[in-house]
Amino acid sequence: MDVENSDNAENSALNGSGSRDSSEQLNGLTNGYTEKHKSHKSDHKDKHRDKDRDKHKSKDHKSISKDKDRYSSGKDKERHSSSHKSSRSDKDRDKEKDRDKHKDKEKHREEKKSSSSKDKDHKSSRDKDHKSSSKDKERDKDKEERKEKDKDKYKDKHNSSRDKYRDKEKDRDKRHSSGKDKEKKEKRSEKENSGYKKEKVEVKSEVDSAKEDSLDEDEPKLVIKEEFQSQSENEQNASTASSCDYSMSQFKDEPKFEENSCEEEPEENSDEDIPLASRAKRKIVDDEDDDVPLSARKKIKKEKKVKPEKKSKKRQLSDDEDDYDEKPIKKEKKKKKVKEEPVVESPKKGRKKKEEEQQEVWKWWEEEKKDDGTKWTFLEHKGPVFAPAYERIPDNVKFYYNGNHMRLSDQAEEVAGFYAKMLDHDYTTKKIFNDNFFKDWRKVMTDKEQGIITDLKKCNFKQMHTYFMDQAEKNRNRTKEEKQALKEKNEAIVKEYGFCKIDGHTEKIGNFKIEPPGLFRGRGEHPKMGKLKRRVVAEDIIINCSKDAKVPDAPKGHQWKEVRHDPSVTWLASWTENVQNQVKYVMLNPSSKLKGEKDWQKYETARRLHKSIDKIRTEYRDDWKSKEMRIRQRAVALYFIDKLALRAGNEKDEDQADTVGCCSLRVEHIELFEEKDDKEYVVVFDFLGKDSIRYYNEVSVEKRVFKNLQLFMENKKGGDDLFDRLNTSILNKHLNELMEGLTAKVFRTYNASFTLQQQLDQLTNAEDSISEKILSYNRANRAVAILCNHQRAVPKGHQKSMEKLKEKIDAKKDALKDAERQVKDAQRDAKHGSVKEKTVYEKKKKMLQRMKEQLAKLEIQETDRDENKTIALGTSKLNYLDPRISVAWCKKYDVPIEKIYNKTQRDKFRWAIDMAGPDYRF
DNA sequence: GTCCCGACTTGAGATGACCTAA
DNA sequence: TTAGGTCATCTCAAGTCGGGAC
Repeated sequence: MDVENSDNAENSALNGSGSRDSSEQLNGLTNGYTEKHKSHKSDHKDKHRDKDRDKHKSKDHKSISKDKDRYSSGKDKERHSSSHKSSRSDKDRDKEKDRDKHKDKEKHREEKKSSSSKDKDHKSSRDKDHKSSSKDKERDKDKEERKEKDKDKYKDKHNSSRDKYRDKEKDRDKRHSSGKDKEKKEKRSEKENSGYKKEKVEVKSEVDSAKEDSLDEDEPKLVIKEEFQSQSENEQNASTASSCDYSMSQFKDEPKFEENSCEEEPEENSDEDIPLASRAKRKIVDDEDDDVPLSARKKIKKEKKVKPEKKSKKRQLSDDEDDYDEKPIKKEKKKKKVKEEPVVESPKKGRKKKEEEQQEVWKWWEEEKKDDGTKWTFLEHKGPVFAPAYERIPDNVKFYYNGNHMRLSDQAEEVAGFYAKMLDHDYTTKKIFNDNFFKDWRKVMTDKEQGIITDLKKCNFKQMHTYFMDQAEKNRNRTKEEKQALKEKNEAIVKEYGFCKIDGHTEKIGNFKIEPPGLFRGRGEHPKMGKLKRRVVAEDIIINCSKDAKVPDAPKGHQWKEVRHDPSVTWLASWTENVQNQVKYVMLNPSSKLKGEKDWQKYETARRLHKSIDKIRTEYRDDWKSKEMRIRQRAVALYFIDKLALRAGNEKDEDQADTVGCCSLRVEHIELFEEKDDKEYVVVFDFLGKDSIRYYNEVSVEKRVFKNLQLFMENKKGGDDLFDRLNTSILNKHLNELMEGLTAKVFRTYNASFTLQQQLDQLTNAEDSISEKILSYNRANRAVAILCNHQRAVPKGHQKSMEKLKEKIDAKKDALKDAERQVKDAQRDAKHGSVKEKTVYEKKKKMLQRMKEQLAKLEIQETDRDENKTIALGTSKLNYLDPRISVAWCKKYDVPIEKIYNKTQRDKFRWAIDMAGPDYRF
């Protein structure tokens, strides 16, 4: 089977299920591709956003689309047998991509050059954008151009992978519709088939000139009025664009979209259906000014906020179990790599095993739960461990300023050391990082040093850097004895500080070590990257323990900031870090009762959602036709959260990286295409999500969603909120009304776990070998990781290791051919030969069989590794997948649990391993 | 209703222990 | 025995969400 066919087979496997299932979910995601992104948010956000996009393409654009094509494999066996061939084709594709990448880089460099001068002049934030329409236009134009270029590049690279999902997407969307809609859709499709083009023209005109909406007959007529003047409008009379109030008219017999109607239509609940922002503004600015988008409110909030220097407190088993736990952690690494041979136990392993056995197992899940809000009754611990005091570097390691040696003061040297250590890191090439570092570094300098060191460019940290690298190298090359001594020392620390006593049990603490001082490594284009994270001392620490516990001793000569006895929280110690003013906590290990219980509860909530999901989906689909704009927005946002597993998207402060989630999407983050690559009603998402990881996806949505989006975008600028009448708290409040405990986050958990269940059902073949089953599991896991957009950078040396593996496979194939010849000869000899010759024949046959198995394993390994190169499986495995699904799967298909979960993971999911049987269903 | 903040979960990257092949 | 590679573990940034003050 060639690659193409294989992919098709996989696709069809995905589409094989019934109503709206995980396959649909997956298809929605895999339709496009997402891309890792290290963004820039600098002076001019918009420009940088564009630049970043370029950057992605050139720097990080990986073969994730290929992975997406593959992850959903229906029949792995076929793939295994053809993996060799496939990987060749893949390599070719990779080569092509590399060539493209190179071109992109060149292009990007040019673009960057031309835009850099402009960037300097643009210190404006989003708020400023509203004020300057001309700048806006200029920027938008600029952006559009670049966007177009970007798109083309993406298109070139990823069309093939997207194409494969195009059909599936259509199918899914059809299936996504509830029965009623389906019928209508079918009827409509008949019409559409006859006059598709015409229909599309009509759609456009509906929006532009308030013509009749031919969508559905039962849809209320929507009148969009300019009921209010948006803030931007108020601020810029020059601009012709105006934000509108999209209040709804009464239902009429014929559904209609009326836009920009001049007619003022009094609404009974007009206040309900006003952008949230406007309500705030009305109160604060002008009682008469009725409707302002949320963004306006945000602006007011920001203006109101007097931010002293920095003050962005941001939001801010069964019986098998014991057997499973017998395998020491490290030994599993290799086992995970599809290794089936029994592992011979080393003495070290034996020791570890003993240790594991000694570990207390608290079966808290068999106890009755407390519901009084208290997390514990008794809590005792030894307090956190502080970072070691600073030790000066040797005198022969010199720092130079402007070519002259300078002996720095202790503090200045320590901070200089933080920078020197990072000299070969990307961070030090970033202006914001350097500026922040230099500013904070100067703060710790003596007056004299401040007088001399005035320019970072004149600082020479090279000797310091070399010194630190040498130290690191030395540490790596420690002798066995040194390593052992260090290990014992660390173990002693863990023994003393790494455990706490809680309600009669000893539990592991997660992070008992206080974060050492250093330079803040904000991700993406964090405006505070490079700032000094100062050393935390006892005087910063709040200790939490029970009243009847022994209060931990503060380090000699120090005292705790506070000792608290608060059983309503789970933390043992906390402090406020100085860079973002966020509270940091010392908490328990994931294997603890407190964490496990929460985890269990999380999956139970997701399972409850499974029971209500049909109702919820029907409801939000109905809400797409609501006469209230706020409800429509809520419904469309919920659809995205459900279908695409988007995060909720809280608002963020200006002093954080500019990333968004569903509710905080801006108009500039989506593009609408009535038709794109043979798909109808395509929404292209392109934004930076959590950790500044890029989310790019081309999704075909239902027509009504598409129409609503057009409506939401009407008369808005790129920087305006797409859902201007929605925020996470409104959404979650609504969700909680639909189901107790339901929040946006639950959809991610639900869809991830449901997808895993579905994929495992589809991909697992009871007859497969363990290796093949594990590959199937990884593929199911991978499907979820793609759904959740969990990406990683391609591991260093991935290509090299793939090449090596390839060589191994080739060598094995040659050996196999040779062995086959030998078997043939031996067979011929055995036919008329003696017993001895027959034995030889049997031996050779066995050897051949073994070699075939080895080859298969290698090929599976190759496939698995390559498919995984840009996808991080860990996050979904640890946070989104109900572990009971995996446990049940292992039990059902006789796969040892340690092939799926390593020791740490088994500890974390002990409750699941204990309680789930082979028949557990999510 | 808004804003702010505390408490917690989620997430990618860095580090280093350990395994395997040479 | 060692170099190289893999993966578990650690680290800490960055999210979500609920609740309280105003």
